[in-house]
Amino acid sequence: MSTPLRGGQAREDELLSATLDVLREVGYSRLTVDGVVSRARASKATVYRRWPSKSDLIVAAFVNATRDLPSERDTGSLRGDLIAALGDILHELDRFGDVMVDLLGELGRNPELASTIRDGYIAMRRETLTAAFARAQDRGEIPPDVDVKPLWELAPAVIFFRRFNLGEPFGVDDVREFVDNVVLPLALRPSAG
Amino acid sequence: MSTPLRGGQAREDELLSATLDVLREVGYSRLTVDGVVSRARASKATVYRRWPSKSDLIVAAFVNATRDLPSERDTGSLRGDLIAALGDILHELDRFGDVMVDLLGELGRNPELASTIRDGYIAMRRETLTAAFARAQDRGEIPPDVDVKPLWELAPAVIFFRRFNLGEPFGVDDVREFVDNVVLPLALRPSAG
Amino acid sequence: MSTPLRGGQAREDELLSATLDVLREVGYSRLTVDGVVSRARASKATVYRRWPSKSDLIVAAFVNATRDLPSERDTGSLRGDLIAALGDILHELDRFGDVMVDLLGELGRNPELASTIRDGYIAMRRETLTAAFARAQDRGEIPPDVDVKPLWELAPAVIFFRRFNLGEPFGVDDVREFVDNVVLPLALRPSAG
Amino acid sequence: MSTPLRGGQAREDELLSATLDVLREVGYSRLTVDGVVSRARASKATVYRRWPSKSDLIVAAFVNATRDLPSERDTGSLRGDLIAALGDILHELDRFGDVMVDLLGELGRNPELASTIRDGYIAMRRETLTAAFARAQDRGEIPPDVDVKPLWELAPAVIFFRRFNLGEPFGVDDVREFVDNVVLPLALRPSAG
DNA sequence: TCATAAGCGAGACGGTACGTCGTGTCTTACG
DNA sequence: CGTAAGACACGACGTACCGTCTCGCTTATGA
Repeated sequence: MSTPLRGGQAREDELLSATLDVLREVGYSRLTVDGVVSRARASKATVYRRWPSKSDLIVAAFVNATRDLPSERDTGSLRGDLIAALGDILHELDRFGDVMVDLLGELGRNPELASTIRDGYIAMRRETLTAAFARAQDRGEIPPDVDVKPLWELAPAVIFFRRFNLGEPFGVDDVREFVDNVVLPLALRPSAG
Repeated sequence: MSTPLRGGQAREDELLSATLDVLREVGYSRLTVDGVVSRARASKATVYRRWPSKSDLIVAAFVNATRDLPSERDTGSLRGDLIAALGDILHELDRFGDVMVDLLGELGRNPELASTIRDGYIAMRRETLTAAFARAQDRGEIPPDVDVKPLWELAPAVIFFRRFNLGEPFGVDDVREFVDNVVLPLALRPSAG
Repeated sequence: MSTPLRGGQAREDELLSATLDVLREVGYSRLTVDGVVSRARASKATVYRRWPSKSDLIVAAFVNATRDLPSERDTGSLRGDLIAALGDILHELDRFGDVMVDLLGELGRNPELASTIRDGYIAMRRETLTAAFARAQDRGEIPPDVDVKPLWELAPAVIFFRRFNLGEPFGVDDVREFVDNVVLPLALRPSAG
Repeated sequence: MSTPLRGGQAREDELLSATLDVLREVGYSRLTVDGVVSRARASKATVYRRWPSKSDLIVAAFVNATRDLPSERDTGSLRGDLIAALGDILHELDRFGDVMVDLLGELGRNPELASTIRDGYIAMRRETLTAAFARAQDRGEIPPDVDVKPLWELAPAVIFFRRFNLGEPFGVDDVREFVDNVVLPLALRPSAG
């Protein structure tokens, strides 16, 4: 496979892709810029011209990889929407979970990085989920007096917690069960609070 | 098992305490072994004799600090127990949250570390919370047909998610609100699933 | 053989010169690589990239310093040549004697180092002295049947012995006396052995 | 072989003997006190109670080993005395040469050590040789107007120089040749200076 | 017969230097 | 001009050694 476009955007993608590869192979803490550079047959200057630090590079690789993910799923029912959106999240955690959890520690120390991640990937996922709740309320599926705002984060929080804090698998069946036993009962109950 | 380190145990505590101090002052990534060593007026050999690497040292400091935390709170009501236990967690996150979230990334790559953390701190917190639910069910506060097993993780997961993924504060008021609007309704609802 | 270290050659000289400075200031055993590095405003990697160990660095500094020393002295007489050459040696011992005597112990354990020193500095000094004897014999100053081969080492051996084994000073006057009373009588005596 | 006398002088000899063993095995620079201690199944305190530093220990080992060496050889002729005494030196260099040459570097930095070595081993050897010249002059073997003072060091200096500076062997035949071609001609020549 | 002390083995300790490795900056030469 | 190659300053890591220290154990006496 030749590389007809070495400069510009194509090179950038190669670099980020190499970064992601290394990231998945050795993990965040054992990734070195030299390792990325040598895998991409690049020069350190080429990397540092684009991203001022190692963590910027890693973030860029993450952002680049999560930029074009499936969003807006309208299946017609809240349950369908939730299961679809949470299934997407599950799939993304399979691919990027280890990177995400490594980045998490950085977020507290690097506000700029935090904004990037939170305004990017996380906001996107929140949007998808809150939109599903909003549509359900518009459709009358959810009582109008139920406060749907805090509901979107329940499933993501538990998925993340189970997977990374507890180290237990959390699959599509678990998603379905959680939606049916926790999220929907809270969304549909007659009187809130 | 004899104790050749009889006087050494005290030194160990000093070292871990110094580690924790430095950890809180400069954060996980900026902590240096030299910094710990100089604060404890110790020698690097003294540290490396006990913990083979910097991350082992940090883990030990974390484990040591979370070993003797308040547990078993019996306030007489599920609501009181939950709020007390979650308040403890909030307080622990204030003190060790940054370390915990940094450690999280390591868990996936270091199974031994994962066991240590999960069988230690996390299991302890789960115990406290599941015991609260069990007592409530024994008392008849919760209907006997409700499956309380998955309930304990809801609040910790959301606390963790809010604080580290979303970067939003989560205080005692939020705990109370979450318990009242999410946990208790799920625990007390007449018919489960 | 290309020279990827083109600018590096100058750096190399700076490093060796700094090494020699430190060597003369604090002595062989108290020299530290960090000391050299900090004096040269260099990095340890810069030193270790070139010389794999501290002793290699010191040897290189010594070899570099003794590479371009005055040689070929032709004063017209054997006595003059000898006094000039031995005076050079005296001067070199003043500058590098401590390093040389420290190196001496290493020579027995490090054959490569031994070759370097012996084929370098020592061979150079032997050349100068044996050439002086050869010229004297060519001029007829020394009887043709005298074996001049073993004569060159007499004065250096005694100078070295006096200075380092006995710890007594050995100056230009002593050189003159030694040449007049020992070397020249042996060289000029009518019948050898 | 049992160790009936563990304390006192016997232990001291064991320690010095272990030191000498290690010294001959790994050389001065690679000798460690821990190595000596572990070979002698001793404790560091036991060593440091007797000798305040590593170099003191090594010097003591050397001094202990060279304490009882053959001295005063009176063969009846200067030639015989010289060859006998120089043969002793050759033998001692075979056994302790590497240690001596390593110590040489220390002498310049450690005046106390220098006195010990110079007033001990070296003075002893000088005594033996100058005594041989004195006896020869008393016997009339050497003309009374010859200054024998500087003659004693010629052979030791050359032996040392050849062996350590040049790295060439110097055996009994070389001693004989040197005595016959250099020392005796200088001692016996009719008019000095 | 016992206790009190002195020497000992074992090895932890503070300190210092070593040699390695990673980051981010910079220079050189090539295309 | 952007790039590959890689030298460079900085600084942390983990190791090794020195000389000091503390701990029990053993032995060798003195009561």
